[in-house]
Amino acid sequence: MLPIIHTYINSSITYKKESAINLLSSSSYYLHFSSRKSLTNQSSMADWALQAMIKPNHEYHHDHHHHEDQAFGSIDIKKEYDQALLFCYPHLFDQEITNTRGVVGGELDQLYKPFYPSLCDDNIEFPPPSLPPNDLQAIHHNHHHHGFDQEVQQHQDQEKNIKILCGSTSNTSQVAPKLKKRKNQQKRVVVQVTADGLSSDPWAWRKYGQKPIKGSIYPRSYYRCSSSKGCMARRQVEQSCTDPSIYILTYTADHNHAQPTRRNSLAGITRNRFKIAPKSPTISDGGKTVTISKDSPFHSPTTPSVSSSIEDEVLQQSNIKQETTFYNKFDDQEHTMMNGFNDDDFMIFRDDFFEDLEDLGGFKMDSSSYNCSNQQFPNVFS
DNA sequence: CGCCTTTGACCTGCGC
DNA sequence: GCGCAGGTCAAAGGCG
Repeated sequence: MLPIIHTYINSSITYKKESAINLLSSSSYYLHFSSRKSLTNQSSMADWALQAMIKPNHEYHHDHHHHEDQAFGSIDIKKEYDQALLFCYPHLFDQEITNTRGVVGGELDQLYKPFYPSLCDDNIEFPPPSLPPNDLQAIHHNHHHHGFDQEVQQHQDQEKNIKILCGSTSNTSQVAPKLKKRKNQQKRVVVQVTADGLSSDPWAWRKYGQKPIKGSIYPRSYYRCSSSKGCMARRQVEQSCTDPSIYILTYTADHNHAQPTRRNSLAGITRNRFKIAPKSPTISDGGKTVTISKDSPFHSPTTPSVSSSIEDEVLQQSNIKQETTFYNKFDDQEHTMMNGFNDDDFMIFRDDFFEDLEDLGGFKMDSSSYNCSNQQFPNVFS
């Protein structure tokens, strides 16, 4: 399972339902919310780019010790198992669990209230613009003088986006035609994962290109699905500019076949491995250390090809030495789609979610700063 | 032999 | 139309 939060481009977050359920039902994992200061070119004002990750508790405390000023909230997922998420998404669980809905409350109740239920289900309507009046008022209040109509319009746009997001993965038997759509019309899913999350991808991918990306010190790697000829599924892997331990995966197109149970081949996967870093697959970038552990609950022993190649890539990219000021701007207008998963596998966190997070951590965040923005990047690889 | 990565060349979308 | 940047192709060579 992916130890990740999928960052939905429209300042929202989605994550895979199964991930949440597995995490919730396993050992103690925390859903961490943190922010990173980033500087803009135009002013000295600091933006705060929101990050949300699911980490084991001990890992959180380790990181939190070194980056205390960046963390502003966390949720003990295990502890809140029978509360927040079950309350918000009862349809994810069985009827018995659903019946617990009426007994929860408290902060998390309030925290999650604005965005349930919001799954990509044709039978489920999104609350906005029919949010409870109190929530609409709260949003209105928190959104820095945005007008009510504008707010409603934002929710309507968001609802439309999400419905588009949910619309087209059902027909998996259809062989995708050669991409003729304009690129900005293709459905895309942007996922942020740790190194562990990279290795847990169950699909077989073959790398077919790598390009340096303007404004980023890290190259972008291009992968296509190698499980089936004719499968148009694509994946891009890019290291986050704000947090090198985070990898940004962009999925486009759909798989036209079932998820493979094993990799096709191991050939070529060990190329350059020992030339680059003849040591254990631990990535260190100055302060943070991310260890790809085979004991990790997210490590997939059935995915040697991808995990090995990804580890190589991680090691290679971690060796990049550069000191620069760079700019990375995510396109916050694109629709996103998580291919390879069922439509109803998603939970959607809308902007309301972040509004309430502010209350938890005492931070005031502008919705425009949720995305990655300019940042002075230290020379952490020297 | 089949599948892999690497990498320069080429293609394409898009803004000016 | 031009140029830039991102995306893809395909040849070369490595690995099991």
